Amino acid sequence: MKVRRIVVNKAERQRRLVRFLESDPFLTDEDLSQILRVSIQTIRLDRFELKIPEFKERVLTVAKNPGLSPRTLSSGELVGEMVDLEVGSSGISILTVTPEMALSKTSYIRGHHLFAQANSLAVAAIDAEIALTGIARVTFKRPVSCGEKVLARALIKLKKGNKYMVKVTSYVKDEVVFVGRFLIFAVTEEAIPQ
Amino acid sequence: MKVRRIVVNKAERQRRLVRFLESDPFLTDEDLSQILRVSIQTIRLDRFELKIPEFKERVLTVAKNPGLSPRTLSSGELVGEMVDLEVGSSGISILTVTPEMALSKTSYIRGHHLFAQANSLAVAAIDAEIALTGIARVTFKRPVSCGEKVLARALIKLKKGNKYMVKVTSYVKDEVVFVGRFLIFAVTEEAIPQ
DNA sequence: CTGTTTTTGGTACCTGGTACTAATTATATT
DNA sequence: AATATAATTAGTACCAGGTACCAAAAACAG
Repeated sequence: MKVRRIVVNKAERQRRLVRFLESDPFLTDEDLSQILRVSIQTIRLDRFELKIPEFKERVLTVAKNPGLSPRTLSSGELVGEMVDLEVGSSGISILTVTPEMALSKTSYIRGHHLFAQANSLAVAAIDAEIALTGIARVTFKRPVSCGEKVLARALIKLKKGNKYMVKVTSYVKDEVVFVGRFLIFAVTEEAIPQ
Repeated sequence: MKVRRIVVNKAERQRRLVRFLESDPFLTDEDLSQILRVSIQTIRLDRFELKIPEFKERVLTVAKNPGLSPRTLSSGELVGEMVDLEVGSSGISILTVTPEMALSKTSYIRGHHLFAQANSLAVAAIDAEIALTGIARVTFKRPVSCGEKVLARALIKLKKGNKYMVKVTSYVKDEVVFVGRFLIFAVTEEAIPQ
């Protein structure tokens, strides 16, 4: 039997799954199914094949072995939690909406949190020491409420010299809540004053 | 009203409950109900009165504690300080740039802080209980550094039903650093689910 | 014996799973 | 093109450890 293309995809997906969980053990099967764009059943099959324990177990392990926790690529620079980053091409981050992000009169969060997540992800995806946003065009498709998890995907659409066009789409479950197009400039270290 | 015997028991039980959870946060309500010889409902009542979160939350807190919650954006309703507001027509706010808004490699602040100031000002300028941003088109004219004061001016350009077009221009001294156009929707209280 | 507090019981619902079966889709081989 | 096989998805029943709510029972004070 020859190696099938789908098998390659499966192995690659499983490698990615392991990477994601190593960098962030707090991802649920649902998060992973959204990140990897497969059904939740597939994630469970993968986890089973890879002998990766369930969410509760992972959290317990981290909680009971404080020294072990590798913690996320939470660079502090980023709004949200980076779960994947292929510098120069794409990135994914997850933002868990907390009550203090919301407007007092509703449970809806203020738009600039979604913007911040998308903008910082877009900037992080650029392969440059320093990147600054020049122009952005964003659309808030529907309000986001407390407790929801926002998954943002960034994709570099175009690179021209030091200019990048990055498109970010943010989802809650499978619903698009935000779309943004960012024109970002890479800045060389020498160009910075002082 | 005199102190009842049962009240004493209750207070004592709650003190013991706290002690047990302090020494072992991984006790479930069922464990506690067996330790303290009361029903599980009583334990839940006690936890509620003592504002002690549930098992899952406790485990998550312990697991995530190593260096978390870096606080990204101000938690107030408005980003920046409102210095003038004519509801329904215009507004001005001032944002003093602090070092934690900056990228580590430069003194430049990340664009989403300017966006947040402009967006929250635009929303505040609308004469409505609740307003949500629909579309925004923003331009970052030049980077802003630590220590600078950003003055944002919002002007309602157009009102059509519940839709508003607000233009925000932000300055450092007399220099324009940011321009944004926001399409904002006023929402009536009844339209919000729950 | 009555009124109030405290405790208990029960239901419906939630998340993040396990365990299992069956159907569907994709791909490879004949 | 038909078929075998791998991979994926869908669906069900069940579990722990809860939340939220309501009603009933028990404990106790006056």
